[in-house]
Amino acid sequence: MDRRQRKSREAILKAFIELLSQKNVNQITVSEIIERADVGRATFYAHFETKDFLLKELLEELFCHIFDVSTESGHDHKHLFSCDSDSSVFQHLFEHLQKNDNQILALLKSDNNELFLRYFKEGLKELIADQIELFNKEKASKLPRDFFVNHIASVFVETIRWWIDDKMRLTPQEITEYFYIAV
Amino acid sequence: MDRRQRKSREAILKAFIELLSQKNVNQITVSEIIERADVGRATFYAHFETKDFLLKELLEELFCHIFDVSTESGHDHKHLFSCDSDSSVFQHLFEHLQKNDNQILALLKSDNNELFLRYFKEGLKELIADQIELFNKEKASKLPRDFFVNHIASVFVETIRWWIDDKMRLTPQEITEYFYIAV
DNA sequence: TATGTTGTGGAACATCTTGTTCAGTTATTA
DNA sequence: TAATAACTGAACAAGATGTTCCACAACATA
Repeated sequence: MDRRQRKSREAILKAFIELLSQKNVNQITVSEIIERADVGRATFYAHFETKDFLLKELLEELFCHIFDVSTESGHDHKHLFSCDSDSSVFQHLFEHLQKNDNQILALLKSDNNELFLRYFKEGLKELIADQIELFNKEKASKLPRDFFVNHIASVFVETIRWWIDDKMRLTPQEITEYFYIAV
Repeated sequence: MDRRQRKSREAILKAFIELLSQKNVNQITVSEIIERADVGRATFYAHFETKDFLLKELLEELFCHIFDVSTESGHDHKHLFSCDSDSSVFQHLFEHLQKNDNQILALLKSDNNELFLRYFKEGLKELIADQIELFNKEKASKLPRDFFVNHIASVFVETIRWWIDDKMRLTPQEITEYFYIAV
């Protein structure tokens, strides 16, 4: 990809992320985005058909990155989900969030958190579906697989929400424990 | 309230509900609403400051009604939440939803379901907070009250979501059982 | 270095949406 | 019947959207 293209694209995405962490997505105008990104109007529309497409691509890029990290080397897939392991994916994700090395924490704290949590949940479901046998077997046997996967993903996402609403006072380890008790 | 005022207000709310069940809230214009409601533009703005206020009032009206119904006469408050009772509030709510005697089902099936589920959850939390001792005591003892209330409300709301996504194939009784197993 | 291609910036534009205003009409109330 | 309140319809300014055009800068290739 042309360097100019890459620069414009990233400037737009960056500006959009900043705006998303400040105000509701509906109140963000294209004019604001291009002003902050310091990019021409025509350039914006050369990259993104509409604001909705911009959002969609942002979500994909952001969560693609997260899920890559959560399953990255050093952690063995099978290992990741074991509930008593110090390094379950879930704790890993809480830690990742706390460090805020991606910009996602700001977005989850914003008015738009719904948007990101929803998307995040969908990604999670895929991860969980492969590893479901590592969770509470009694529950699993009484519930449709589909329901149970949805349940686990929901509880995780809602735990994140609660954690953030509570100003992230708990450590990743503590909140992970709560998650495993609740789920 | 003047009959004319009441008629206009209800025509607007009705039109808005219909549109909400068809398309995303962001794509609904005031012009569409007033056309469908058959009401003048000035009338709309005499009733609602902006579209956002309209949405807010709609949510309040809708859920106020639901929570009234869910705690209505014939059901004793203490009784409502007992998990093995045939008439727990939760089953009651599932039944209510299935009958669709309020328009809420269409809204929960629409693109805007997030909106309504979120609002619903907040209302639920207040209900649950008073009755928390009726749930799994072991979990309750290990978790902050606040976390546990949020957890129950979340699981209920996400169970509704799953049920609806699954075309409501299960009976209210069955889905209520799943809910109690999961929570 | 010269050449053709591609992306960018900026302005101008038509179109749509919003929220306000106003004058004329209809319904309610006393 | 008279006064009051709400409604209609149209017109309006302000702002947002998405497109088009052109001059210019950055890139790739020879």
